[in-house]
Amino acid sequence: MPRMFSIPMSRPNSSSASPGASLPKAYDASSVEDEIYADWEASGAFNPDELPARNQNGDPYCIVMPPPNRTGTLHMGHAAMLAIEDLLIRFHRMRGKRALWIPGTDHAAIATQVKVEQKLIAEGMVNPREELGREAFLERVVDFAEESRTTINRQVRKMGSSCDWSREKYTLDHERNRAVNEMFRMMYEDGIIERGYRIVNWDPQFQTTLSDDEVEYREGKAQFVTFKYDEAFPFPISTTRPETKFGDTAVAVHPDDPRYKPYIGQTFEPVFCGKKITVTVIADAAVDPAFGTGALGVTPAHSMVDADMAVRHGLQTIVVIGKDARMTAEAGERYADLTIPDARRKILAELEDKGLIEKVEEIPQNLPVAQRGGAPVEQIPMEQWFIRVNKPFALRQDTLGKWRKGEEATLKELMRHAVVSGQINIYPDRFTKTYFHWIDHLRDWCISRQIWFGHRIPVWYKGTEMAVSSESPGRGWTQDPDTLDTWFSSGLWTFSTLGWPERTHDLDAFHPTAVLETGYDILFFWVARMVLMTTYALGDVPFHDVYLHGLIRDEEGRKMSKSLGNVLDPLDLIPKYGTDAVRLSLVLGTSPGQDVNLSEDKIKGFRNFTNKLWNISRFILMQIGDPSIERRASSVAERTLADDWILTRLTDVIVSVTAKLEKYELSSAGEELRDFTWGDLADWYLEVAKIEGEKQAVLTRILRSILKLWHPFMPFVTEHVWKTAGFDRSLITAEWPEHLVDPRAKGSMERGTQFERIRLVVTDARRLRAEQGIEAARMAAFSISGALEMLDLLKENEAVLKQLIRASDIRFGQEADPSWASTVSGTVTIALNVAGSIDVKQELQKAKKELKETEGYIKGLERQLANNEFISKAPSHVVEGLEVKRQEAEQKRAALQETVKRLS
RNA sequence: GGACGCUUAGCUCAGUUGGUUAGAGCGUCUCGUUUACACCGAGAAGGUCGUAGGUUCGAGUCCUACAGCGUCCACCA
Repeated sequence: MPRMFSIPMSRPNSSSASPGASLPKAYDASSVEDEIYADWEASGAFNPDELPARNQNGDPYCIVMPPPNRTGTLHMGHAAMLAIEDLLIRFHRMRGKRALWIPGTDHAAIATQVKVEQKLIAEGMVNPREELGREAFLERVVDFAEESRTTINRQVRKMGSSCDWSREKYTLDHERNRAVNEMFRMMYEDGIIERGYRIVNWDPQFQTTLSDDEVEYREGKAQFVTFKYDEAFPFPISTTRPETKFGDTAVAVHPDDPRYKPYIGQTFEPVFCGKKITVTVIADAAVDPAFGTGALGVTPAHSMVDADMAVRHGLQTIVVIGKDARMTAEAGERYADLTIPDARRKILAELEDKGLIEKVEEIPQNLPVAQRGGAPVEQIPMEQWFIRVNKPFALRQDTLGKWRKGEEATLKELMRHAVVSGQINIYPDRFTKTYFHWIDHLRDWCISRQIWFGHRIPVWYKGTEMAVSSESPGRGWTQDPDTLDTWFSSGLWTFSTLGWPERTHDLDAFHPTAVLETGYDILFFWVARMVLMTTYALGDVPFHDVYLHGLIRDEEGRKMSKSLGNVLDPLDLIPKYGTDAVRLSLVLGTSPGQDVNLSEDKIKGFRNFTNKLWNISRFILMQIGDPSIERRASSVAERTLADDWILTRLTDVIVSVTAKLEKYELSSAGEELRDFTWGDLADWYLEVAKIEGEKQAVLTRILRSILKLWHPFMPFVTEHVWKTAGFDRSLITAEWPEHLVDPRAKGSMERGTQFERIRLVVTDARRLRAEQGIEAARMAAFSISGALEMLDLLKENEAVLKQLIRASDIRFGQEADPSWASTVSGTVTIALNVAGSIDVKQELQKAKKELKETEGYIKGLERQLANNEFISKAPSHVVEGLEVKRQEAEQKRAALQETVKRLS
């Protein structure tokens, strides 16, 4: 056989016996993972400044880790995030990029404060904030956050994350605080941060404002009451919130509604439950005449919709619900201080008594509740800080290649353009639409919070004076007591972690970052806000790609929750199945933006694969580790058909997997690798290798390549094998095998195809055996007849063929004995000696049936090939492909006809 | 109310620009311990691709309508 090209030999380090021989049969992940991680970390591979020269000269590649909240521990969603980001980082590091993955944690303001409060209450305090005071309380929160950080970082390490710990950041550390203050100052100076008295979402439970995104809607039922303010009022109105009616300053009707036309413009002063109110009847097109009575009481203080109407019609605003979710003095003496439910009950009773209620219906309603805590959210006007998204401001620098420094734009325009222009690509693409939709509906962002844990608003007051500064401007100044929405500091994350507002080396090198990988559930909260902050402050995008993974659910697709008891914890699973298996289960069989149904069985399956790879490696190491074999192989460097086949396949897999990883087709890449490793390599090539022997050169090459290809997916087992084998350096910084893709040696591919044909014969022969009940242990006699070319090929590879089909003897070119069982395989007929136990009738029936199917198939192909429209319109390769299929089918038909003739 | 997604084998899901007998893993069934692996191997069964139309030489793939499930947004007071 011709020698295609030589393969460099790799020698194991140790000159002693095979490194594979002493390895345990089953891979024990937990006994090696921690040590491997420590070695990586110590080697400097996580730090771009300590990478090999090849990487130092490469292009920068940076991912900033979405900082887990310091609220306790990590969950499967974090595990998925880490698995995917580590995969990307390792892939690009191996490809020679200057790879940097920055770890960090998020103070998570309200979430963390609430967690600590709950903890203190559980420990016996009644009102921890009151009892401890701001400073002492904050100390407790800081302690808790510090503990969380330790736990989280340990878990991040457990996942095998190759992030640069020397660059670890915290959203609330000193440097990040500087960035936050600087950003606040800039935006304030540009007039896009401003203080204003507006309706905000108020969480009465935690006594703080919320952004629109922190309000959820819970489905429920509401009492829809149709009533009159008092006897004298000319017509009834409808509401689900009677207690807010003290704050009504208008009644709105549709301009074209004939029922109310006469009243438009009139002002009434009804006495509503003891409180005189003043309402003017206004016409507004926003009113649906078909809903309720077609007239609604306008409460500008407690409804954003009504507030908009109030602006249009110049209405007065009267606050009747206070921060404590109780009625204010504006509700009149009898109602002031009542809770909302109490007030509502009392009003309904009073209206009922007076006969003012026309009807009460139950209607479905979505109740606004706080995302955290679940308390009903009240809309109350207050003095707060806002980021104005629709206000034009003069840009501080050239921006996004569209605006010049000094030109005006709004934040919304910047956010939109970053994605419209393709400077940011979102995977999967459909979320692009969601993103635009969100931006188009975006309102000013309320950024001040009345909680204690967070970045203090850098604003100081003295009398009526106000100053924006991180430090006190002097004696007599007091700082704004509020803190900033946690997403304000998160929005700066890609560049604050790189040193901004300093113009650092890292910022120059690594920004914009390569990709932002996170769950789709925080597209608005976070991703969009990063785009806002970055385009504003740097005039550039924060990242080029956004990869959104799905939410991790249980095997029935339900959300994981403690109350359902269906929570899978990475920290339980890792000791049980190994980190690599957990990682694979979060990457393979998933698709971006699509929720992942995870089960322990799925992880078990990947644990099995980890073990399979381990044993493949063990087998190969045993082969290549034997010095005597190596000597023989050096002198006989010829390649068999199987060698050409597996090397061709390997080349294809390298090219394809690389392309897929570049396109973020992570799952597909992994599945292709698995099929190659388990299917082609283990089930076929290694079996052939056992028969043909003397393969250490090819085996070494394959092992090195698949370890590299698998490394980003399953870093631990691959690194462990790599080191056990004594291969050079460490796998984490090894070169990605793309350099192995040499120009395909001519003939190599055809020889690979020839092996495929042998493989088909083997499969068909095995099926024949199984159908006839000839168990594998029994050697059996075969005869193979048919196309000469194929017979020659099979004859040349008789030894392999015999082993694979467990044949005691194969007679070539002889027509099948009528007493033997037979099957048609491509262009040959395989017959098997079943020692006379053949059921001729049944065999004949089977052959006839198959013949009929084949004839039907051919007929279909012929019809298609006779179709002029098909011939003229279909591309030639499709037509040619069909032609080939027809020829093959015709050969099969001939063989089947032969069989039928023989049997009848 | 609006938008988006999903609907393919018993289960979980792939299926790239439409190309001709529809794939994987798990599960099921049969056989098997041949020293890499029983966390394994060999083989098998199993699908009118949600429904109805349409475009096309050709549709799981494109278009329209409908149905079921899910998610996000809006918030008719």
